[in-house]
Amino acid sequence: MNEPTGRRRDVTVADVARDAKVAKATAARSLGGYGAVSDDVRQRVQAAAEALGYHANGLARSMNTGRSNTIGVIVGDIENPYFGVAVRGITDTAKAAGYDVILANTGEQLEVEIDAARVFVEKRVDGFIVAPTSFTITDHLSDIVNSGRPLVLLDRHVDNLDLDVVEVDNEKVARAAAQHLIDSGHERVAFITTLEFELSAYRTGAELGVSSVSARINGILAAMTAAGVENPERYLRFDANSGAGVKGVTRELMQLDEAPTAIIASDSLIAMGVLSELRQLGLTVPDDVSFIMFDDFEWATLIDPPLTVIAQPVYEVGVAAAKRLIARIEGRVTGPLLQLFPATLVHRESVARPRSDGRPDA
Amino acid sequence: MNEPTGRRRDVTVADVARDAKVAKATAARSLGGYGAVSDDVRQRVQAAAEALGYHANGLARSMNTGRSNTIGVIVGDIENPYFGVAVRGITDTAKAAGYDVILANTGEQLEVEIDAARVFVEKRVDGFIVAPTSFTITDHLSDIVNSGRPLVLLDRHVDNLDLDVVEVDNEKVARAAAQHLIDSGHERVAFITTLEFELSAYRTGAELGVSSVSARINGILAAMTAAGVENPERYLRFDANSGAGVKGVTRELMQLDEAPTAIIASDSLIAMGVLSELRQLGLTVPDDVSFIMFDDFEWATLIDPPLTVIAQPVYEVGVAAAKRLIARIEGRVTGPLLQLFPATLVHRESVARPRSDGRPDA
DNA sequence: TTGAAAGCGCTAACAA
DNA sequence: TTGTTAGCGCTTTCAA
Repeated sequence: MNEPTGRRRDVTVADVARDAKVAKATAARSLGGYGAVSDDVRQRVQAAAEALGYHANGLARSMNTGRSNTIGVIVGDIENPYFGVAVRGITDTAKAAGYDVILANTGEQLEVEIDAARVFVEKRVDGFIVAPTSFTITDHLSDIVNSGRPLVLLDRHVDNLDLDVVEVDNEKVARAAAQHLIDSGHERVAFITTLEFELSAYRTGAELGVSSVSARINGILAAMTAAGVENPERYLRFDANSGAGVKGVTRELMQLDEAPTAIIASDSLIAMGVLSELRQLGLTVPDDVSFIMFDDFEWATLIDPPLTVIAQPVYEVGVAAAKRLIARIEGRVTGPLLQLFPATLVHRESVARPRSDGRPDA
Repeated sequence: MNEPTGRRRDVTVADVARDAKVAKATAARSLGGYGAVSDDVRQRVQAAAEALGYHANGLARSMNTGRSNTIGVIVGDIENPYFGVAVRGITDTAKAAGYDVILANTGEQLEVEIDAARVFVEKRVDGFIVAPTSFTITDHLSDIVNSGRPLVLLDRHVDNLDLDVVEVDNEKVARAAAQHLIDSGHERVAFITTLEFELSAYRTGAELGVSSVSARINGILAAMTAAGVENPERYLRFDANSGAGVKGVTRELMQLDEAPTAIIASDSLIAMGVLSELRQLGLTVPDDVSFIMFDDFEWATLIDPPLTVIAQPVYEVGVAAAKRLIARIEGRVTGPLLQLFPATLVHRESVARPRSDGRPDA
């Protein structure tokens, strides 16, 4: 069995109507659950539909109603547990409200994101949730808005576009993390991220790159500067592409004459790479380097030492984005809104005083 | 700017045709990239389309062509990095072949899976990749097949349906893992999974539950039985729902009079819960309990001790499933095929001889 | 190469 | 409550 018998012609309302001996519109009303239908007809239609194996054609339906009951979600990388959890929050919420979710994975590549946006517009999704790859290049996002579809930004906002945003207060928590390191005696604090960022932006006061990253950097630099540290940006590292890249960057940093005494990793994937490489280099956390990572997953408590982390309410962010979008689709809200979720610095054991801060080790 | 100006009527081929002063069909041919069009016309159409901000309506197109260029993927839980990676493999491959991916997350709930299948059929996806929740309840999968759409099973096969399957040789590697434990002197080996499984099945020789889990259990029990261990199934634990469930099960197991001396966790999420709870109980790996987990992520090498794991070629499995499906959609293959990928037992340091196996500890 | 017209499967508007 | 008639926006005949 099951040799695909060549896509047989789909059973349509017309077929059902014929067998049930009613007009097409009547069968359609019954099948689609709209309009009024007598019990008698409903049953005959039901029977005929089942006998024929009728399945509604969602495309045709959407074409008429102008709605697809579908939400398009565009994220950087579902392989990153951060997005995995966020997407889970979105799909759970969407499903509960009767929406399906189309997901596109961009690998943090702008062109893929642009493509996905176009495809989703062509598929006539009812709304978008996007974690944009770029802070400044947003024409495709404008296209979405111009197509009349609501768009909610997840985890990152963009320049010049006044949109709903659901994100975490990265700057505040990054500043807190840096402050914690400063309080522990660190002055050379590194930050490693996969994403791009134009360092010149910091100097000019502009924001270039992905906003969540910018915010983190701003928070860290603000704390360092306030503490009187000079040139704190010399320990910033961008573009650390997965795996090998992260390790190379870590090695490079630690081989500096004035190597950092503390590292902040921008996500859990990066953290794993950094920690692996530190171990490879024979360096111990926190004796040789202190360490803080963005995101909190259970393994962070299992490793030695348990990691001091920045816990983000990821699932909740996903839920909030979906709720907001659906409210928008259904016309229940107006005016763009920023929802800023707090993140928490969770103190564990990967931060200690640096070796060489002039105080006795013990 | 960007106050959604109420979904303005979409620009259609008719609009473009009018502005370009050609017939609708001509504009459509140009815009759709089919049929023959003169350069002159192409340019006029192009210009008009851009001026108007034309976006093709994918629904209308699909209705005519009968193809949607979309693959429906239904998985148990994208929050589980296993599926995250597999989905990445699928989307990468699909995109390269010009297909979009619609993802549905079932939370391992059969009803959600059935629903997702129906919705995707209604959306007229060109084909399906499903990691089925149930081994025996497969009517919805039959529906898919009967609708004439190709279906490739991922990670798990099902009863009675002759379909393409891409999975890992779970039984073989599970047997190897159990054998390794046996060789290290273990006789009381526990296995913990989130999924359901009917234990009676083992006795009757039938297979009840998700196939990948069945295979693992069969492998483990086969090895244990061959080694002369009696009643090995008494250490099997199912239905360990995320978080609390896993911890409860772990605690229950370790408080047994004859507690297991080794534990195999069915995935990385479970492993984290088990390890947390073991630590909570003051138990050390591998001194008090040996431990093996399915799946290999970098944190497994970072914790103390580094985990002995079963590494699966997850990304490759996703790629193979997508390739197979696309070949099927495009009619390039016939006859169902089972692709079995090998998994590898990676020896690290979480397995040791049990405390009380009669030999001296050191 | 272009145009006119028909039709994909459904919903919506209007009558009966 | 039911039927008839138009479309939705596109592709696809079939002619010109």
